[in-house]
Amino acid sequence: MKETDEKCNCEGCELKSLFFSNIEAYEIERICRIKIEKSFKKGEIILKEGDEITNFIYLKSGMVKLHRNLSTKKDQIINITKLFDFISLFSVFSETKYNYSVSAIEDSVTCNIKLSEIRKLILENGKFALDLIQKMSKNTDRIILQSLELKQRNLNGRVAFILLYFAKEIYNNLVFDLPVSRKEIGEYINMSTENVIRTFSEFRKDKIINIFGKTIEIIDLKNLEQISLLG
Amino acid sequence: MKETDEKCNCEGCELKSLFFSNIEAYEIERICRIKIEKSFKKGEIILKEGDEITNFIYLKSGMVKLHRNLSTKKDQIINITKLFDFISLFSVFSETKYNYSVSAIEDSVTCNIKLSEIRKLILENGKFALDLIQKMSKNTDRIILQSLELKQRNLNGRVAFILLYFAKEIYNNLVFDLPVSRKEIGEYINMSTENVIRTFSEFRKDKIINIFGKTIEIIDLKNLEQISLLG
DNA sequence: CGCGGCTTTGATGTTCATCAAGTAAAGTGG
DNA sequence: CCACTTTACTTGATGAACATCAAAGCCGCG
Repeated sequence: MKETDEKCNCEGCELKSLFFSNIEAYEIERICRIKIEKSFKKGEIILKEGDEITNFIYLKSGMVKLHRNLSTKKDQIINITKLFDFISLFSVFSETKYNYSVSAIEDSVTCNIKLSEIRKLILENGKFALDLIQKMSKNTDRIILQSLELKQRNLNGRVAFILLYFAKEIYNNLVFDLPVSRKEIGEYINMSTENVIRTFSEFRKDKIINIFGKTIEIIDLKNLEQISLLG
Repeated sequence: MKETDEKCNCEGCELKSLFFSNIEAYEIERICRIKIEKSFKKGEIILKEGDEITNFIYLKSGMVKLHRNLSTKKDQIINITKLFDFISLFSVFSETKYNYSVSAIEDSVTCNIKLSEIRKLILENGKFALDLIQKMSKNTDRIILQSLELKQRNLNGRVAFILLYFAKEIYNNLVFDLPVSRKEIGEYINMSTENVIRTFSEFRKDKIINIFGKTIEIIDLKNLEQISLLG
């Protein structure tokens, strides 16, 4: 992890319009001085279960996974998310310690602002508060709904669902590199690594997808969508 | 459903300290005039998937289930929750229509406030906004964590977990009446009705619980907790 | 270049859903 | 209040879905 703490550069930040659309210039100045940007290499842990919650964190670039430790061998992945989605999803305003970890699955940059400052902004700036509620709401919504969708599906359906999630929501492309291992996909959609691989292989035999290592190409989108719906 | 729209009685409402702790007296007056209380009999639908979201709703008394329709025969239960937990959990600030339904599983009373008024309060009253964020955060947290806990468990573990949830979180008692049918428990913890019953019977044979129809008595708490942990 | 983690396939066994069939309980209409 | 219907509950038997175990090839990395 590396801290990038140069001069104030929020004015040019691509997140400004999203996150700060309702903040006055002088407030941005203040935030800019106190915010800290941190860079993480692929694989690095951004925050760990049990860590004190002191900062409001959001993802400026890269991709991360939210996960929980189940045992020495097993992890449970809560969500895989990219650019513009907050990392500080839940817990932040209701707990004192994180009950999940966040790891970079691609080189990532986070912007960190002291929670006390965010609290101050909420207290002083109603538009900001409303904006924040909407954005956090949208994110927790997404996680809950995805979890509900996944758990009603069988193995084929779950694999199809998650491939479509990567293709449509994350990469906007029918060809993409899986950002995670087979094992991690299993931890995400709650099935064994072997069966993730087996299902991949079946889909390949059925000419639904092509597989080149981590690269996935969706050939028969209609079919995959059907499997996701019915499975 | 029956609307109770008498004189303003928010001053004496037991929710005041929870929900309105940071609202000035004159604001409570305003809310009181526009709020609508509704009563629902056990089994009645409070709101339905696809309904326009126009009100912020919270549960004044009773118990409800949040659920989604999967097919004509199958429902998926998202959460069973009681007094003081908001009904308007997610969606409210990020969607225009509900993507879940809420039904009363006991006679219930809700308090309904126009969303536009809640928005106004957020904009004008920072303390209220912060309070609201914390409360909503806590609720969505609980749902996500419970879902994660449930899905890592096998059948025995899931049944043990949910029995402990009812005993500890909902009723604060080792003896309680199940507020839902075996079928609904299955829809909640993602298993077939038959296996819910089978597991209940096993627990009874193993002298972990007693069953008298809907009434459950936890006899061997330690054992049940162990099953919930290991299962 | 060798070690450990990732990937792949096959074989085996367990867990669980589904089907079937019967009993009990709870509504419902005369 | 009683016959009737429906819904909830219960147990056993069967088979499908899935995890686990085993073994071997592969790749990246120190």
